[in-house]
Amino acid sequence: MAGTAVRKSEAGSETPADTAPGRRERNKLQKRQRIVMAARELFQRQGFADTTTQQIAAAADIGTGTLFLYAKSKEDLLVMVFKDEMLATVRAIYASLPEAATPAEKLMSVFGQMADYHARDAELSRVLLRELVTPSSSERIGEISELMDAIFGGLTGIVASGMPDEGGNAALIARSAFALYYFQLISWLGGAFDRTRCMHLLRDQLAHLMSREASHD
Amino acid sequence: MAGTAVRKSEAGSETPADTAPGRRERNKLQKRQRIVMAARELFQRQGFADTTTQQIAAAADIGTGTLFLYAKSKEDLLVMVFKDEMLATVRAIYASLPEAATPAEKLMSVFGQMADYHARDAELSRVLLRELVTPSSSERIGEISELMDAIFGGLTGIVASGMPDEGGNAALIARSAFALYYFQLISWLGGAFDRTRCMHLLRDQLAHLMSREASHD
DNA sequence: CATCATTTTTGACTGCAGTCAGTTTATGCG
DNA sequence: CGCATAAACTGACTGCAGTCAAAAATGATG
Repeated sequence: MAGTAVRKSEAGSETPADTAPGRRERNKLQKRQRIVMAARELFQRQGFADTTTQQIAAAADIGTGTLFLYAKSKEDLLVMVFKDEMLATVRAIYASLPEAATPAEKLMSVFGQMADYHARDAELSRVLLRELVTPSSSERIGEISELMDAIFGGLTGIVASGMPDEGGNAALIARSAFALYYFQLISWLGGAFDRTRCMHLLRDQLAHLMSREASHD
Repeated sequence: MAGTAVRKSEAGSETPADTAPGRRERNKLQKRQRIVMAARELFQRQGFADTTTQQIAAAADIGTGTLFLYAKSKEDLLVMVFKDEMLATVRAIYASLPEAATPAEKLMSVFGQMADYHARDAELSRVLLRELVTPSSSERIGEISELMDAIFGGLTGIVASGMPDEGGNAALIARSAFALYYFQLISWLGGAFDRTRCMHLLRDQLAHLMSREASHD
């Protein structure tokens, strides 16, 4: 085991100052950071299935028991690792949308970029998707909701921009649009169809969904 | 795989009894039946998590190794158990639809009854849903496709009945309708909202999806 | 500093899904 | 039959996620 030793190395010349947020809490944050970094590194390099929790614990320089104080399960670790990144990605996608475009085009742009993100690592995305579908730890439901809210918020804005007068059901349509995307994502990652096929289906479905609003004006 | 089937010649004059499908094959079927029955019994009585593969093997009166010759994984067993039942349920639902009803009403009837089915055992449905989303064994993809095709076929018929002239995108709309149902099912089983809320959302989404066809007449 | 209380860490341990080398059973053929 | 070969079966075994009783670290008090 390479994990032994070097535990209390930074004990020398301990700076007793700046304990404002409480030393305990700070250490906890550092440890969480270390865990997340170690998990990300290993998951990306070896894949989810081929990474053991022992490896992650060793890389984070903690015992296996400690690891499970910070994450409820191995899947939980994956959510910890990618939730923030996905949130940032989603926000970046929304921030860089083309101004002059129909709502349907904007939606396709958003979903296309999200698919790009998932295409980077299909295995991790598949496991992540499984967790989003049926969260194993109830504590993750909150985090997942946060992500969903961010996505829905952006989508609702896009949908509403195409129907200036009656924005009452913009949220409903946005939810529908996301449901259609989600189902195609599942079809693709689950192996039913390839990515191109799914994106084409999605485009057609969105066109139909939005057509009533478009022909409204 | 079963590709080596029916190599036994019925011209042989050995066993006097009916050896039409081959004794080996028959035994195999019996064994598969026993496994499925044992698994169903235990899953329903104890739940998925609290049932061990050892218990299932013992109940089916076979060794643990044999069990995994018939199912690739514990989740696989669940699909084996419930696929046929779900297929039959879906067909029964389609067979008993009210004649005089709008397509939207028919859709809600179908999805409502499907939800009833899942409501019977939420834990098993959740695991099953996870397998439908990302099948762990690629061999199940075919079985799942069969189920999906049955569902899509019925939905397409319902949708097409509401738009007599242009049935070209009935399949597309049916797929959209199912995607909306699927997403609400996930929201419900995943713990985001309760069942009533999800079914209401679904009704509104379907109303919007079908409204263009309805106002067509 | 000594003592105690509380929080945090730990790694040996448990239980289970899934495997595999070895065994048994079925089938083909002279 | 008897032998050979292939298929089916088996349960002891492996590896890993997750647990828990004990230990270490931290902090508080006099």
